[in-house]
Amino acid sequence: MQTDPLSATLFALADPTRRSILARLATGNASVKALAEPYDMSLAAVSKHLKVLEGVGLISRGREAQYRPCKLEGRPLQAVSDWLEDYRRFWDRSLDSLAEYLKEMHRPASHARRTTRKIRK
Amino acid sequence: MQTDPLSATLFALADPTRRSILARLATGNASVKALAEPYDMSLAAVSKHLKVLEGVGLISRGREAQYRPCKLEGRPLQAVSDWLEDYRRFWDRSLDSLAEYLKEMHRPASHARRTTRKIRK
DNA sequence: CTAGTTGACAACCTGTTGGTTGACAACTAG
DNA sequence: CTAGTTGTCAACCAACAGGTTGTCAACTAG
Repeated sequence: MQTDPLSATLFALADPTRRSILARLATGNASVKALAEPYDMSLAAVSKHLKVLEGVGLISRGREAQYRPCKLEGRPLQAVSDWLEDYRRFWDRSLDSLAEYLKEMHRPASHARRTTRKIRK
Repeated sequence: MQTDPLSATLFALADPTRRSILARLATGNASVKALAEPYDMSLAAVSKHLKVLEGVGLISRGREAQYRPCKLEGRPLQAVSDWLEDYRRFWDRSLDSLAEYLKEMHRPASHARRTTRKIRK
């Protein structure tokens, strides 16, 4: 496993099963058994995936009787989002021109664009 | 290597050397030799990393004499950004609690805040 | 032509992933 | 207490990632 948190987070997200688990958890907490149900895979395999996700802080776990409910923790995703921000100009049409880019760069706050919502339409 | 493009892109990004290469290319195109220079690693190893990046479309390559200049292509990053967007509410302070999120949803239309981004589907 | 530079490719090696199975711990329900 | 449910852990395995070295091709420069 990678040592730096961003690499570890991206690695955890690179597996479609793990992303699918996160998508499920986005709709609410769930037990390991419930999470494993959709997959053609042993419970132990899902348990390993959850361990990876927990290791990078993408989920946290509680205790309830014999259940270990999983909860989505989005904070590591913010680091990914922040990293991506620096490359937005390489695909975002609305930041296409150099002029606009430079205008952006001269804003006082370094994270001025962090809350820039998606310009979709 | 994963089959779906998003997994492959995230996988490519999970390696710190490859992200470092992208950072370098964000400042301008470069030859393989130039890209390899900062690393304590053979040219062949860097060439492999570039192949991974090219495979997911994060870079493109040209021909100039005996050089194969690399160019950053940001478009695959947009897919990552789009995927992340669905999870923003799990870390963004302005969309902190689900309760607040739902409260947002129940406001009369006339009070709908402009910051209600990305509630699609 | 010859020599040097750039870069890809194949073979190889080692550590890691992602899956398996089996044993077992913790807790609940009869 | 006993049986069932939930989940972890360790051992094992095949496939792959990321590095190496050596060979070779393409092109430039003397």
